[in-house]
This record gives sequence, structure tokens and C-alpha cells, in this order.
Amino acid sequence: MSRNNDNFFEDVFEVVKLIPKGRVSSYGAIAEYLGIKSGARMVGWAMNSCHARPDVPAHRVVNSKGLLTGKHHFPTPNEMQNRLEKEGVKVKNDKVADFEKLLWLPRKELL
DNA sequence: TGTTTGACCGGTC
DNA sequence: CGACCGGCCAAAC
Repeated sequence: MSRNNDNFFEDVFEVVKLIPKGRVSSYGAIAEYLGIKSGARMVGWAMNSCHARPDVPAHRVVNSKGLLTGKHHFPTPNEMQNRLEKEGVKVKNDKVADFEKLLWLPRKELL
């Protein structure tokens, strides 16, 4: 991905956009890929602006435990889970099933 | 300029 | 298992 973006958000969005359909990623993984180790907060915060980025599948981004922590920030909490299941990702009790399998690590996949 | 707050993370109690 | 703490970095107030 290109780091020509001066905006911190853009970098996050770039990675999130690269998440394949039917897969999920975690804030920590993205943060680490971007170089900010414990900057998972920044990722989450950056995602706060994702409402203006329809290209950014925020629903594919969950926390390290696979929990849909960000669902409360969607227009409707139901939408995040609904979208995931629509893409083939099964969600159980607000958490991603087989999270470890579906977890998409940019550092590993794009290496 | 300093404090508060986050869609987090890991560890501890 | 739930609550708390420190860390990390950036924006909002």
C-alpha cells in the first residue's frame, strides 16, 4: 500500500479496504502492520471517520477476540453482524465464528 | 497548553 | 468473570 497519504486515517482505510470478502481483521493487526504497535486505539478512532468511507468495510474489523465491539457505532448494531453473515462470516453472540481462521493478517497475506 | 477520550490490548487482582 | 490499570497515539475541547 502507499504511504503517500499524510492522513493517518487513509493508511488505516487502505488496509481495511484490502480485507478480502468473507474475512475479518483486528484493530491490533492493522495497527501493527502500520507500524504502531499498541496503536490499536488509533485504528479504532480512525474508523470513527469510516462513516464517510463507504469503501471501508468496518464491519470486517473486530477486536483481537473477534468480538464485534464496533457494532454500536453502526447505523444499527444489527447491520454489522448482518453484513458479516451476508459475506459468509458467521457471527455468534456478537463474536466471529472461527475468528482465528478468518482472521486476515496484512503482514502475513501481503508479505 | 493541558486534560479528556477513544470501535484497543495485555496483564493483574 | 468482571473491574481496573498502564500504554500507545492522535483529535477534540
